[in-house]
Amino acid sequence: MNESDVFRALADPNRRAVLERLLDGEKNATELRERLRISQPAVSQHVAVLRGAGLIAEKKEGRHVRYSLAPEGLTPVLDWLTRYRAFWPARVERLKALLKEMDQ
Amino acid sequence: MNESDVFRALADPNRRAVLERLLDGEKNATELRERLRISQPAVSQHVAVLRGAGLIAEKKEGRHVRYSLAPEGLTPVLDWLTRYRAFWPARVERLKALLKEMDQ
DNA sequence: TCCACAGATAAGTATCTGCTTATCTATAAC
DNA sequence: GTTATAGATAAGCAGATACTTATCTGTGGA
Repeated sequence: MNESDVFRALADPNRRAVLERLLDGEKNATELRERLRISQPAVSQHVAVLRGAGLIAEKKEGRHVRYSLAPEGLTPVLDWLTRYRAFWPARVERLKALLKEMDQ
Repeated sequence: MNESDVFRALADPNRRAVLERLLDGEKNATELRERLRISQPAVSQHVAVLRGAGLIAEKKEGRHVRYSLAPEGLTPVLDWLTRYRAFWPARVERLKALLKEMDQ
């Protein structure tokens, strides 16, 4: 749940790919594995790291487990980034537009 | 300059401490080392990683080197985060206030 | 010219990471 | 029950990481 855990979790491309897949909804471990060229245990281990970092949540349904993005998981990153707001690039304009869009 | 480099660079607490120190302006390597309990070469190596990730810039002045935060360095993180905006927490409200404040 | 100092590089080492195969646990289907 | 399947765990290994001490490079000042 701390900054180091979250940044370390995000540093691995396969783990970011797992999060990416969860963007369009809940998935079980087998579905998460689809595009990744790693073994089932490797996926399971990555999922454990992501869960440990608070980035994903899981819900057991019989012998399946549904994984989903944890809404508060990115909080440490956002908090950290906020401290560096003076060094955000021109992209801030885009961000503003984004937030306006979210209002509607 | 890619996501992996940046997240990996940010995953280390000593490297985040270096960035933290740069928040209040340019520093040379010796100044960066002050609060850290690691050797001079270790600092130098961390600085190299941060530079490689595009997070800091350096400016040689005689035999000193002034390090500073690179304004565009966080772009990959902001871009990545943007894709997950639907999973940002209530903190978005804070962010909006922040941006409004930056307008003034 | 010579020395001091800022910082980088080299080399070595202990620990951490990400992966594998093999195995275990638990639920579902028959 | 027995068997198939989803997922976790164990153990082992190769490569990456973070650190150390020792050394090198280059600039500034005496």
